[in-house]
Amino acid sequence: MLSKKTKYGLKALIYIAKQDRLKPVLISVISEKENIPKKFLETILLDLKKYGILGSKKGKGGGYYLMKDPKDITMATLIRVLDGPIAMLPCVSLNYYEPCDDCPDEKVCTLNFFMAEVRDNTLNLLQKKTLHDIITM
Amino acid sequence: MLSKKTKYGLKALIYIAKQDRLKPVLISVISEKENIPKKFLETILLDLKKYGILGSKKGKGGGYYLMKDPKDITMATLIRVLDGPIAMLPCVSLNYYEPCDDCPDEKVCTLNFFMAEVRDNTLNLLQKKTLHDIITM
DNA sequence: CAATTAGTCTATTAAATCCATAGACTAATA
DNA sequence: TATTAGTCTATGGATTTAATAGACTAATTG
Repeated sequence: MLSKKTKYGLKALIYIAKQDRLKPVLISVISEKENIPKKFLETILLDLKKYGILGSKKGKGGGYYLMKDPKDITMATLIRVLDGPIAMLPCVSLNYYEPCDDCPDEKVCTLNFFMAEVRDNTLNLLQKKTLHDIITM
Repeated sequence: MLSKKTKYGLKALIYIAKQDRLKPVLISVISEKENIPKKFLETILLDLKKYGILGSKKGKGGGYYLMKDPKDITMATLIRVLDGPIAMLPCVSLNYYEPCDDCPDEKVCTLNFFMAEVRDNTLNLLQKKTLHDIITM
């Protein structure tokens, strides 16, 4: 399951993507419209900024805006940034790989192979879908 | 990501499925061969028994055994029993549905629709794969 | 029937993660 | 220079995860 942080982050991004791209969107507006605790949302958007998904402007007329065209932002990227690995096990994660301490040899592990298949299956969908696809669904 | 409980449980089931179906397998043997903390494994196997996946026999010659043919045990069932929902959000879970408190109307929620698609995509694979498929991979 | 074997049940705990909030600070605009 | 709005640090509560301990019960075998 995705964390609330991830769900909130995705909903915020979808909200921002639906607005006029030139006008920054206020944290407080997103918070209200999407029912997301404001302080929590602040840290999430900050995180998305750190990873180059969002940009921000301070002061009056400020807020958050997308750094790229929604067509160039895939769901795979967003879930990775917000939630972490897409794979079901660390030992088959492409971006967050970690060996299992209970598994002496990955090449002999039957779970390993199957979980890689699950990962590819999910990734195939998540990499195809962009923010733009979501807001026009 | 799957919990360790789930990973341990799956590995244990795979181990049991690889053995002679008529001979119960000892907790201690699985624990040793698969490097799973014995006490932790006990509770996991008990859980799998509660859900009718495993059966057990006490005393000498006892242990755990599969209640069904490995061909009739799908990965979807196992992950649900061990880990819980397969869906990424509670509001699109088929077996563990729960409404989101931040979402006033599911029919208007863009995330909802997309997440249902992800769920179907994953489920499609997990329901096709059986324990038998895994051990013969 | 008694000894041994092996699963069962109840409880507890340490650590990690998640969710959320508070408050002081900084930058931009009018 | 006042106001607006994002930034940074930090802290706390709740929940979940992973693991362990120990007493108990059931089945088998000699």
